[in-house]
This record gives sequence, structure tokens and C-alpha cells, in this order.
Amino acid sequence: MSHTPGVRQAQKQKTRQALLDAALELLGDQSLSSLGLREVTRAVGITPTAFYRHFDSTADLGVALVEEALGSLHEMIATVLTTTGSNAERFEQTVELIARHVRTYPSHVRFIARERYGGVQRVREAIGGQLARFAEEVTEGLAADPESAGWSRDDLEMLAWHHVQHMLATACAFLETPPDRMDAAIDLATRQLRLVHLGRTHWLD
Amino acid sequence: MSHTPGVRQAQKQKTRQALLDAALELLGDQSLSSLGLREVTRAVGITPTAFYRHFDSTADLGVALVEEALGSLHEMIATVLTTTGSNAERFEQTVELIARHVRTYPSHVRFIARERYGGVQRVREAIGGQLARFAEEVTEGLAADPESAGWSRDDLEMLAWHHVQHMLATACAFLETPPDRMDAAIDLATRQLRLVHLGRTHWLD
DNA sequence: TGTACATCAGTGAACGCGCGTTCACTGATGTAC
DNA sequence: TGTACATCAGTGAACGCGCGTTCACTGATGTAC
Repeated sequence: MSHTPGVRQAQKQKTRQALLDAALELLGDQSLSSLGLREVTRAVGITPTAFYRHFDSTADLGVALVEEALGSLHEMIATVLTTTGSNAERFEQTVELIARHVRTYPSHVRFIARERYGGVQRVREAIGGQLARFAEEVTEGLAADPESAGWSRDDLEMLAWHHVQHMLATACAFLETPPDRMDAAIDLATRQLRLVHLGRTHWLD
Repeated sequence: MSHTPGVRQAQKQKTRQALLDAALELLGDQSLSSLGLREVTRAVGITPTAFYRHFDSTADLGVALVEEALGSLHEMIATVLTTTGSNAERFEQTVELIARHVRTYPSHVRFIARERYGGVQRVREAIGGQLARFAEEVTEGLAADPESAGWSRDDLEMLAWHHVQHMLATACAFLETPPDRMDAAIDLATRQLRLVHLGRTHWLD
């Protein structure tokens, strides 16, 4: 046949993923700009040279990690936007969803927090691009909401951007919160969401 | 006399400051965890060995930079808290003050943004400690405000923390905003402040 | 199905280089009398 | 004021080490006939 997936491609993909996984773990206590290529290959158990079969550099690997870390969030945002129920319920569910995400993928969240303003330009740009996409999605979601009747596009974008900033800040805060204080942290973030929502309902007064 | 300041101490202080300045500049396009001791001394024009007369390590230098970068902000926060005038005016002045700070000390702001969740634990802790102090100061300021009548301590802290988060997020955003879009960015941050304030005035409804 | 050739993920040796840290030192500044 | 000694910021040589990158290679997988 023209192009069977084949054992070779599958193996290559597996090694590539192993490199991403190992790098993410090593990035638990250092920055991408100080991550060594040899460190990563050593952790995976392959020769340094083999690294180049998958990535041009650690910066290149970093960009791939951004996609892995943030790509899955689009679905979560769609979930949040279509959640129904009372306001109080929606705020709690949103914050709970963030908390769950941080618990499930702490390394991904840490990576994004660390590299958003980190030392590698291409990675910063990749993260910035994804966040801008999130803001657009949230803007569309807000625009479709009856509560937004009479709002200018500019104000919708302002609110959307605020929500994205708050989501990220909350995720970062959760990352540093010890388990026994998570309840308080979740409560705090929920009240902040309520505060902003209250401002929203009186915006056009 | 017992301890004249002396030429020697003055010279040592000058070299120390030169190290801090050189490091801050080098950190413009890399992270602290990848900053080399030799890089810094080379930029200053002294021997690598001389570095140890001032700091134990680059991490140690980083902690000193946190104090330099954030120490001066306490005064600015006090200024913001005591600003008088209409709400609209106060929001504009606050955001304008942030914008001016970012314009005056861009390297300091970049350093804090980069290292807040960066790869050096002691520096993260130093930044976190300063931010917690800011939040306390803002809480006290809010508590003294007649508008806060009837607010619980917990809710005041929630609002204060939100303001600190927003201040930092705004400063980071300004850092990445090209000059020709600064007006729009300032306007956006001002409207976000108004939104939150609107929520505040209806919090006890 | 079987054979001959092409592809290519991973190998292993080698390279030059800059790193952090050590050590004994120098000579200007500071102190005691 | 002058002298003899102490302090200590900065020097310069040396070290062992791990880094990123190059190169020709191997051998399993894939392809053409």
C-alpha cells in the first residue's frame, strides 16, 4: 500500500512522546532555557544524537509541549461556557473544573506558568497565541449569552480577557496551594468570579 | 573612629550594584536558572572569582534582585490607596501609575514576571512573600475605606488579592504591548478595574 | 512468496568550549600606637 | 604625623566536567518487482 503506518512510525512516535514526558518531568524544577538536551535523552535512555531525529532543539520541544499542555483546554473552555444552572452553581463548577485540571495535569500547568514569560521567545509566543485563542472563544461564548445584550464588542473582549487572566491566575495559585488549604483557595476564586459577575450585571446601569 | 564607611566599602557596594545591573540586563532574554556567574562578571569586567565576594550563587543574586525590584513598589501602592477623586479618576490614575512603572523599570517587571513561577525556588518564595505583603497592605487600605462598611475580613482579603493579581497581570500585559497599542491596553485595564469596582459596590446587595 | 535495495531511528566516538569552584596571591585601604 | 601590621576586594592560573553538535555507522523496517 502507499503508506501503511507501520511499526517504524509507531516506534518513532513512542520515542517522541517519551522525550516530551521526560522533559516535562525535568521541567518540574527548572526552566526550559536551562534544560539540557543530554539530560532529556539520558532520562529516556537514548543517545543524545537521537534527539535530533525528533526536535531541532529544546526550544522546539518546548513549543510541542505548549500544544500538548494547552490544546486540551479548548474542550474544557467549551464545557464551561455551555454549563447551565444558577450563577452560583456555574461559578463553583467552573472553579472546580480548574482545580480538577490542576490536580490532573500539574506538570502541564506548571510548565505554562513558568514559560509564559520565560526565557524562550518562541515558547512565549506559542503560549500567547493559545491564550489569545482562548480569549476569542470566551468572547464568542459571552456574545451568545442573553446577559450580554447591549454590550459592545470591546467590552465583551475586556470581560473575556479578564476571565482568561483570572482562570490562569487561579490555576497558578492552586499549583502553590497545599492540599489542606485547597478548600479556602477554591472558595476565594469562586467569590472573585461572583464579584466580577456582579460587576457584569450592573455594567450598563 | 569605630567604623567609617570608607572608600573600600563604597567601592564594594559599587561593584555589587554593577553585578545586579549587569545581571538584570542579561535576564532580559534568559531565565535566572540559565544565567551564568561568568557571564555576569564578564559583563561587569571583573574576575569570576570576585563574584563570591558579593553573592554565594546566582540564586542568591536573584533574591537580592527581587528586593530591588519589588521593594520600591510598597510606596507606589500606598500612593494608589490614598489617591482621592472620583472613582473614574482613581481607576485611570492607578492604571496610569502601573503603565509609568512598567515604562520606567521594564527590566524589573520582566524579571518578576519571569521568575515568579521560574526555576529557582528561593526566588519564587521571595517574590511570593513580597506579593503577600502587598495583599496585606491593600487589605488594610480597603478596610479603612468607608465603602467597605459591612465587609467581612475574608471578603476584603479576596478583593485585595484580586487587585494584586490584576495589577501584576496588567503590568505583564503592558510589557508585551507595543507602544502604538498602549492606549488601548490602558483603556482595557481601566475598564476591568471599573468592572470589579462595580461588583464591589453591589457585593452586599 | 522471495529477493534485492532503500530508508531512517538510533548508535558511539570524538571535538572544542565554557562552566563553577579551588587556591595562593597582590596591593590598596583601614587600624593601632 | 608616622610607622608597622591587619584586612579584604579583586587577581589569575588551574581543575575536572558536562555541554551541543559532527560524523560515519548499523540493522531493523519498508518497498519494488
